[in-house]
Amino acid sequence: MAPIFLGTHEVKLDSKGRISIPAPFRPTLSRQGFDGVILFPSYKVDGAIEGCGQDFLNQLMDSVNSYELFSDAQEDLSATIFGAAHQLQWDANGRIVLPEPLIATAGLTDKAVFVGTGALFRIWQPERWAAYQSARRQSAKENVPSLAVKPQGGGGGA
Amino acid sequence: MAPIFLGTHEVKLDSKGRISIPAPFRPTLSRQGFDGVILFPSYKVDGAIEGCGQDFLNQLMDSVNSYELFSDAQEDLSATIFGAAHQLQWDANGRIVLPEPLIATAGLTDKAVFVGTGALFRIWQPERWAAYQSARRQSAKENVPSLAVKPQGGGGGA
DNA sequence: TATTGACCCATGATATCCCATGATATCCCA
DNA sequence: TGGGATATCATGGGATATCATGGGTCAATA
Repeated sequence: MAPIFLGTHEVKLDSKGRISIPAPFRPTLSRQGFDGVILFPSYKVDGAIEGCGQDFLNQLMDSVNSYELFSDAQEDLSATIFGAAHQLQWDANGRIVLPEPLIATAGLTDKAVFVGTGALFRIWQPERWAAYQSARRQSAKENVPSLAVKPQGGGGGA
Repeated sequence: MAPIFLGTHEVKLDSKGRISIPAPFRPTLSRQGFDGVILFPSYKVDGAIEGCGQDFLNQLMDSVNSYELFSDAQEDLSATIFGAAHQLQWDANGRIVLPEPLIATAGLTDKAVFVGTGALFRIWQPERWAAYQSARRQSAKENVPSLAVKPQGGGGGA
């Protein structure tokens, strides 16, 4: 089953740089091998942290390897993602300490929003997320008319 | 078998923010893997909550994944839908607690109407539903295109 | 020695679970 | 076909577990 991250969860970033991984996300992550997350600056959007579990990282590896070895694209991805990624294990209370570089890229101060995006999730500074969300919603309405779910030919797989 | 939601059911939203999932809907949802629903603000009509089961969500995932990884379209969809979606498991009495953001988008106070729309269902604030319904009925009268039901060769459905 | 991160415990808020009740719909039997 | 018994369902409220969060201690590190 594909891991799915859904919903938005606002949490606090305390004085020690710790944040709670939202409880609903934790089982999904644990199931992928270890009680922790992989975080890296978002490749796609500026000012957000991308998060995932082991599975997505592996998928990303494959994806990257499918680019020509030593191509610019591969170079970009590797440097951006793998170079700046952090593997963080949460403590008994489900918290991690967010590395300073990540706090900086997201511009976090005392609050953060976890946003599920299906296969992965993002961590945002709350106002940035609000702005980004409304922009995207607008864009989706205009550019993605066929959000239609394709009727499935085959039988009803789960 | 395609999951089908039919009919309208009015239920109460109690002081704890709980509502009963109409009993007729529950078997359809359970059959899809887990005893709960997935809810998100409707992208089609304003002011309503859209609901579905695991099957529809999976189709949506596939639909989104069919776009290129990190493409704009994929971005719009995942940010818009998954970020605002909630996966909610019902309790022993078939109730869920409705998250505040959803209550707000639907403008719910103490009552809500579940309306089956086939593959999914909607949750409305009663007056809004009434207004929407009459508008729709009007529209249907004016454009009575091919509401025709195709005659089926095969045997009897339910 | 100053700083950082891992671990532990305490606490208030929240969500979850459990049980009770009244209403409605269904069924059974005369 | 009517009436009563029964099951299902929607709803209310209280007890309990989970979660998010704050703060302390200790060890490793620079």
